[in-house]
Amino acid sequence: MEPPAPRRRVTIVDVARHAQVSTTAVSKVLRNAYGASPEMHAKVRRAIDELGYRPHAGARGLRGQTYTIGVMLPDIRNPFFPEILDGITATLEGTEYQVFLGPGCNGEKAEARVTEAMIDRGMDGIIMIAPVSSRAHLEHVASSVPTVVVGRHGSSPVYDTVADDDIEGASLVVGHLAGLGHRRIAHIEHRETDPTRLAEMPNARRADGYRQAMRAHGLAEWIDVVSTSYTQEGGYQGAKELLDRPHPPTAVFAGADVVAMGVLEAVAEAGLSVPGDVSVAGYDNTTFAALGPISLTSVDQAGYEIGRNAARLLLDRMADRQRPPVRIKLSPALVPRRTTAPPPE
Amino acid sequence: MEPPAPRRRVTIVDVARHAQVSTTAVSKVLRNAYGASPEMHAKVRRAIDELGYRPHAGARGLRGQTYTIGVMLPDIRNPFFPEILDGITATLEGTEYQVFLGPGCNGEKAEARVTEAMIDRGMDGIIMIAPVSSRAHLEHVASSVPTVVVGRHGSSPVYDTVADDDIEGASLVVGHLAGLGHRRIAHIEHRETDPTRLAEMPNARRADGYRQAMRAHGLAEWIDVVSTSYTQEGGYQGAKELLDRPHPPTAVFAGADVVAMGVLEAVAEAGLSVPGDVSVAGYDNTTFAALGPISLTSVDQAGYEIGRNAARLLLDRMADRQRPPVRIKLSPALVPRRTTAPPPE
DNA sequence: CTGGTTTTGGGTAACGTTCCCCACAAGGTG
DNA sequence: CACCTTGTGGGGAACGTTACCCAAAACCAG
Repeated sequence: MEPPAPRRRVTIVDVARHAQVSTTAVSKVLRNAYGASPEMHAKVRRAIDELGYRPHAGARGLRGQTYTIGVMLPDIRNPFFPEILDGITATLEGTEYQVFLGPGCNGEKAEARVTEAMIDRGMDGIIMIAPVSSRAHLEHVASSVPTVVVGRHGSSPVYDTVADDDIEGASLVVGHLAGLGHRRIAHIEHRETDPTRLAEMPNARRADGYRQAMRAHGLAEWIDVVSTSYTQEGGYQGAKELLDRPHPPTAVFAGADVVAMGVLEAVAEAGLSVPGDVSVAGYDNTTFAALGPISLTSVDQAGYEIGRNAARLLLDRMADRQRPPVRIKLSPALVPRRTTAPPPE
Repeated sequence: MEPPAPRRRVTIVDVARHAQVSTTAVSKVLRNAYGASPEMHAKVRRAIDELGYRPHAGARGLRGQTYTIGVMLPDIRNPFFPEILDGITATLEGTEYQVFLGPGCNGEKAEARVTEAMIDRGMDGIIMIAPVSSRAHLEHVASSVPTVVVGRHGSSPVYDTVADDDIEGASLVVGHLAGLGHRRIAHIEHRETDPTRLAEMPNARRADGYRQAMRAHGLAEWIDVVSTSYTQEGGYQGAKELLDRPHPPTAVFAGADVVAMGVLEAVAEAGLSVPGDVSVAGYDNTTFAALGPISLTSVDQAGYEIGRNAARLLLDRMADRQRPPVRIKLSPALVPRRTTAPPPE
């Protein structure tokens, strides 16, 4: 290996010279643009291969596109996101676009930083996954680059959205538990105060869906919601609070799988068994819900489909920025496992 | 919101005009370059704020840097990587660099695609996490942009490396199990045939470490290695094979936590208990190893430290591309939990 | 064969920065 | 007071690509 590595990159000019044509011609071939004959195509492609030329994305961005798509994800740890990413990358596989992930790190400030960085780098499109940012910021981003928002329920005239129907998901869980004979079904939600988020964030919708479904099953009097956070610790605290009640619930619907993990811990600590004494259900059908020793009943969000649709919408919008915004809502499915069973007695 | 959003981006020229100075001056302030007085700084900064100017990274890249660092990660699902990423982002937090993640999707071709894409976009530095690519490709990347390779043991004159001592990790596990009184300690490894990878990949080193440690504890005659893959399925198959032996092992050291999950499943299926009949240990100390119902004994790789060091090395190398390559090796730590105990009788 | 349309190829000016110089002024030295 | 430094500011040419236009050639109908 040559330590200094000072050799200049092959440019479009080198290709043009080598193929004995103009740079314009090469550019046309690269972009499959109108005005290049089949012979021209062949000649240029050969030169490109011979020289090992690769277009410089930064330079392209100065005039045209960068062929780069940014995906903002708020939390790399969330085991639900990889599914979405697979759907996105699979859809973009055949295209010339390259995906890069921007770590949002769960905060409005961090999210703003990555999205701005994406815009600064001239990315052609942005997919934001479950953003916590304000509506205003989402619209700011969307007004400077084609944007698709995933996992937020509010719609906007400037961006497309793809989301799972959380109301329906919550209803599936409540229906499943009620069907097993449970009446005292409690819910642990992620505390939310901001009014927009109360309307748009999935966690808020799940809590709403829980309440609606309880009423629909004639269980309105047993509605019992504890507000903590979507973390293992939050689940642990929430479950402790519930188990301390004079009449503790026989089933707990945790708003997310991590929360359910905390619940399992608290239940075991109280000397109770799952599902013998308490049934537990989660949400997201993450990888560890499927693990043998855990085997958690959960709700599957069809992450792959979400990703596929998001990528599809983004490609469409990049092709036509004026078209009216589209909202796609997908249906979740219940995955019953061994943490739910009929109540005791 | 304005649907067409045709407003032009604020450029350095706008800032220069607004501050009544030259574009060169603005550029100097932006880069903290020599030749700008404190007053100049103040004047320009004010203009930048007033206009809300943000430099266009693509354009910067044409002449200087893009202030972008690419992190290639082969598998977003691996719950060990977020730790490393946290270390990287924390270190880069204060700098002007922005991190973007490129999904490698576990394959030489996919890895080559992302790394090329990073180079095409003029990224200033690349961190490759546990790459499966050939040594030649790693050196190709490193020779065109400052590179740090994480989790590969071979060293090269063109890139820096950060890795955990897998030999030591394996030795910790064997020592722990032998200390509990086990003799029949088996190991499940990831099958590897390529000679370079046999020498460089962490999985191969763990198997080596296992053999060395067994010999060191005078247990050479009990060495028993099954080759499958680092997946849950691989662990399941490997464990089935081990349990079918005339004298099945009393302890299984799985090369990764996911593998251990498969082992737990197979053990339960065989009607045996953990750790009563069989002790199980994993590697990586992933999030689910810590989950209450699983509580898997594992080896912690200090992922955060790995990330911090990788980012630090990259910054140093970007500052001086000629400096001799550095190799950092970190020490893992054993985390005993409830899946390991003394053998039966 | 004429006058038009279509196809094909290229010249050139951007795009938004930074880098390499040069010019000038202010201060220090003999 | 001539002569160097040193500090400060700017002019202009890159960087690699694409968009916009125009010219020449080829085709076609009347």
